[in-house]
Amino acid sequence: MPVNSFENYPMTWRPSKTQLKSPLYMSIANLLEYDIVNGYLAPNTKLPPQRELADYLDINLSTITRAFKICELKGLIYAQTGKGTFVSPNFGLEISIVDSTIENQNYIDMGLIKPFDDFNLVTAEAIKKLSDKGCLENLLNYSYPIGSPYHKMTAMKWLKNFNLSVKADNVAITSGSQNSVTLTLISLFGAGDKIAVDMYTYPNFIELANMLNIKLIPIKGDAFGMNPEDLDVQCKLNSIQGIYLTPSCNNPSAILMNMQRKEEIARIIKKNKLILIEDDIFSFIAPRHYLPISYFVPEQSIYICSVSKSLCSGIRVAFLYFADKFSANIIRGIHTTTIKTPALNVEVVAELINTGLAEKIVSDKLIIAKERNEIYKKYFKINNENENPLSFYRWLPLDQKYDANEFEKLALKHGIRIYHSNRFLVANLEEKQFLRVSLSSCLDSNELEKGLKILKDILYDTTYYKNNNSLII
Amino acid sequence: MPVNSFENYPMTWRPSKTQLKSPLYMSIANLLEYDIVNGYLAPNTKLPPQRELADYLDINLSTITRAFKICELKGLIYAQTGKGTFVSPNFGLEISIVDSTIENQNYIDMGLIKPFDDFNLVTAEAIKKLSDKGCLENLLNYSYPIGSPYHKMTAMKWLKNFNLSVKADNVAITSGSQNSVTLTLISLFGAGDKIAVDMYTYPNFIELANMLNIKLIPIKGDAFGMNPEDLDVQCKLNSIQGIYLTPSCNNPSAILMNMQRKEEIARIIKKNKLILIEDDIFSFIAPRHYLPISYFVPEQSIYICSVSKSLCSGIRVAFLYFADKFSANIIRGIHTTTIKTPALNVEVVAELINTGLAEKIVSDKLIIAKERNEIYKKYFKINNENENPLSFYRWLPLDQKYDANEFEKLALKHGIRIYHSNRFLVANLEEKQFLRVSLSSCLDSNELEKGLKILKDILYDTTYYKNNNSLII
DNA sequence: TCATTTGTTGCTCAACATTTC
DNA sequence: AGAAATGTTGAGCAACAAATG
Repeated sequence: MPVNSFENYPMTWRPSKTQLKSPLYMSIANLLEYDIVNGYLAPNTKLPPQRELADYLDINLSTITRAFKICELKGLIYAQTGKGTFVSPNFGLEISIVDSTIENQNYIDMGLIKPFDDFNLVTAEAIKKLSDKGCLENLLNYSYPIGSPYHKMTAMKWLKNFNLSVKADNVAITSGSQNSVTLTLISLFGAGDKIAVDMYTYPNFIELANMLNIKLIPIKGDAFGMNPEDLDVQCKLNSIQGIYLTPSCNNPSAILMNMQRKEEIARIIKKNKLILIEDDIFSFIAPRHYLPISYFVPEQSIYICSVSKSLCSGIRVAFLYFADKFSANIIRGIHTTTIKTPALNVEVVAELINTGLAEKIVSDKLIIAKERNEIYKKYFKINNENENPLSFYRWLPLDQKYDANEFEKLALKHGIRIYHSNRFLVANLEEKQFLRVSLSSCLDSNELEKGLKILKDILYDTTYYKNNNSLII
Repeated sequence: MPVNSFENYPMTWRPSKTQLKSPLYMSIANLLEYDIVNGYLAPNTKLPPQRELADYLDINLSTITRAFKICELKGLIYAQTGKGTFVSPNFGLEISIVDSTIENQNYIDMGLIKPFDDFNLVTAEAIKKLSDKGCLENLLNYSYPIGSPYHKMTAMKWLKNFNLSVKADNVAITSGSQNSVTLTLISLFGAGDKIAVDMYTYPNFIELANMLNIKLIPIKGDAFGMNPEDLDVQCKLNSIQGIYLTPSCNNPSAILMNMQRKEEIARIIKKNKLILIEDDIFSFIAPRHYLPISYFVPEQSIYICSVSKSLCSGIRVAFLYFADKFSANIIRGIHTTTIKTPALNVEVVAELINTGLAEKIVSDKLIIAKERNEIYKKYFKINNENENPLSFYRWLPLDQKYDANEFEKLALKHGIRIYHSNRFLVANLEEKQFLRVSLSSCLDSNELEKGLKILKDILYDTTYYKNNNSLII
């Protein structure tokens, strides 16, 4: 029998005792998952303390712990010793950001980060030129699963632009950055492992970690990006195995990490023997002389440089640097996730890079990025001077607390798609709210201007939400 | 103190007590992994009973169980209640079968299954035609991550050839069959889950499962393929969640599962609520009227049809059918592993399929496959009448017991690459040994004939191995 | 500063199931 | 058929660690 009577005791979550089956821990985990997924438990709800639940259900404390652990690794809840256990902030939202609504788009897209798709014409041209050259049949077999000598050479050349000089033995061709991250996590991590990330993190990475039951440890940040002291502290507390960083232009905060901070972070990485996963998809909008973090910890790093944002998104090619000691595992991971990246696609990218077209695309994109940012600054000021001035999106602080879901819906109703910061939260330790405003997915500058105007009205013209009680919280 | 003295007691594995650190279970798992990976414990070695080890180390039985579980999920060992725990049979061999030795190839390849790469000329032609048509830029963006309407339609058309009629809502385009299996396992299974497989299974699947810590349960087979009774028995014992099958031409056993066996297996799948992963990469060499197993259990199936063997290996495209209830998870898995399959590549495949070139490639390949099999039959007879007569490889029973590693080395020394059945073993419950003899990777029929001659000599001319003491075991 | 609240972790225990003889 | 050997599983216990006030 329970020690206390819980009949009139308030509990935010009260699993039905009659529904409990053996095994108990599994049964509890399933009930909790059901209630979160179906919205009976709102994001950020504090769950009862484990001891209280154990007492209420008249079972051992560690049985609750085990049940909670299952849900935590799925990303449904997060727990903090001394504080309690909470429902994850982003579960109500469809976390992954994917373009499934291409048809009948009747809004201005400031949600997705499309990388100025007009430039795909240049890539299309390159394909045509290639196919006129002939010899395509040699690109259509199983040979060179991690990249032909020519393709690796091209990768090395491209990486050198971003100040990473590597040997051919440490380079592989992969199918874009998402595939790179997937194979890295599968190859070098296991379920239950922990990876440090920014408080606000790229949702596709969060979702991948959730699917693989890898626990993300959010690290506090400041104006310069991830805070090295907090990283060090969390490493001591948590036995963290890896760290995921996007230093050239953090997604979503747009912070460009300066060299001093990069070195500090590298020092902590070294000290704690972390595996660094450096996703440098925005390397091309960083200052030319900036060095990647991997430069400082080459022997414990995976560096990923996708061409999706810089050159062409749909071609699905990335270059991956791996430290010597990861070689066997990474090669096995490539083999296991994709067998190989189609050499046809790599050849297209190589054509762009080796003819100089790639440099041209990049410099032209930078000009447009600058223009779009000028437009943005006509409506909002840039919040943090450390943000990348050429970022394809901006990180707009909100003055009031909104219900994330309601806000996005309201914006869509008024013709703009935009993402609230909750989508990027690993755990809700941050009080501040933001919007990520994409500048690169609109058809043109006029549309962007129209969208920004609507956004400003929604934020500052009170008539927009006065009839919406649940919007502001 | 231990209850018994172990000083003079024989134990196949004796972890050093002084090296044990806390946590004990982790420490023990690491020691065991080290000794297996470094060859101190040979494949198939029987480990001491868990109770004995616990007694020896003076710790609790379940601590050993936990340590063993970690290694078992990595595929290093396998355990059987009542019998004992054994080192996995295939760990000494480089399990994944990958073409990394393309340079300086000075042997006849009867190892890999290359799908008659000369036909890549047809695909190359199709690419040229496509690029002349123009409009490629629309294939180079983030749109339609699971496949455009046209590409899905093409997928449905192709699947219909193999008697699977599906709705557009249940089809996705993926990046080849390995990618399909990866995303399926990530989306629908978790670490510790169990999947039933044939006793001899495609090594890439074994390796993937090992990396994801999914446990494979080998099911006994007979001349017709997987045995339904044993499947049912194992399901009852093991709480198995899924099953992986390649019924049109099992890899490596070449068995073509007949319709009766398919229906029996389907019945067991239904009864035990398994998720069926049907990898039908060889559907095009099955009889025209054969139905896939998924036809009988459409509501709990994932059906994968890659074009790598039928049309072109390096283009990396597969079509995937998923049951309604898996829809959200599978779409999320596609997004999480690759974002999307490059539409350029899908367009190439669609061009082949919709112009009729695909049918032509397939029928031409069947003719060559038949020829190659005729040649094979000049040297060896086909062992099992249920094997697919058009298989790209044959499954040759060995009369003697060889050391797998030594045999492959000897063959290579004499100019042929060939794979021993141990590479395909999940657990060594089978006494019989085989060779998988690829017929499709040689340059031409002459080379194949040369290779088969060498193989026959190695097997029956004793001078080939009389000086090799460790070859026969 | 210290006690209280709350989550974490590794190990032990006991009941159970299968295989073998 | 039944006993012994062997692996499996869920739950409980206790020491520990962080956050809070």
